[in-house]
Amino acid sequence: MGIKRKTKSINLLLNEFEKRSEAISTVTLIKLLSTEINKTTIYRVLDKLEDDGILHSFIGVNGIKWYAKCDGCSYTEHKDVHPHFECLSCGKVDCVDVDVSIPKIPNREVSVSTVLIRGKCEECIN
Amino acid sequence: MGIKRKTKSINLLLNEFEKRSEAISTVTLIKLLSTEINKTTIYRVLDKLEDDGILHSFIGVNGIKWYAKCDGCSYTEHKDVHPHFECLSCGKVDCVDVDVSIPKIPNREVSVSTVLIRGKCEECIN
DNA sequence: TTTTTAATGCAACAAAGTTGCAAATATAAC
DNA sequence: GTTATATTTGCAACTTTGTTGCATTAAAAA
Repeated sequence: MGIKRKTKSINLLLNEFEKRSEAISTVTLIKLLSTEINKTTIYRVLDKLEDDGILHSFIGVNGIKWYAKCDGCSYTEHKDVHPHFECLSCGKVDCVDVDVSIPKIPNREVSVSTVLIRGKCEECIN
Repeated sequence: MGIKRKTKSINLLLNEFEKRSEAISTVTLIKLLSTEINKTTIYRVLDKLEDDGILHSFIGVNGIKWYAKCDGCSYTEHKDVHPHFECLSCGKVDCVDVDVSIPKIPNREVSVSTVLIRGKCEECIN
């Protein structure tokens, strides 16, 4: 269990995820909140929120970390197995609720797989 | 067309990819070759080799860049659409030749997708 | 051999993320 | 409400990955 006390930093961060349904990158969160929270704290709180199954993270195309709200995860079980979609036009990233089945690979044991899809989102498609 | 002259740096780098079939991270290449090639040159050569369709790159779990030999790509057409497999035990990363079909997503236009699978490789499965 | 232009090395920089430690502040105990 | 305890925070300094500008070196063309 990561978080033990409800602090201002935690509330501010959670609030950002309440405001929108999309994923948010650490870089964006630091830009948004740097006047109110130190970046070290931002990294630490995000880490704990992920531990607690409140957020999940993934690496974007350019290697930076993104976080999004978990839906139905807990401290013991992470079931964020959905792909993420990164819009090449507006940069928006979100979770997509489709099933991508990873085929059996001979002589290998698969435990996790991450799928990052890129293209145009609803708003940018026209 | 990226590369225009055959130099020592290019040969040394290509040689590393000839030696093994696995993917190699930039970090590893810098460690391996830093006595012979400057890291700036390593980054620049890798970039050009990718442009020319000789290598392809992808981002690993921890956000660092990996390169692997392309099979059948050219300057004009990159067909490296296979997933990559990262072994959680030994850290080895390679290309896997399986087809992962990304389902149609309503109101979105998919252009590229990257699949990173993690688990245990052939050698580490026991 | 000379000329042209690509490729390299170096140093300095930039961005993302981490660490150690002292100070602050939630919560539990009284 | 106060005090004690332990978590959380901020700060500064650092690490790691990757980039930029520019002068120098070295392929390959003339």
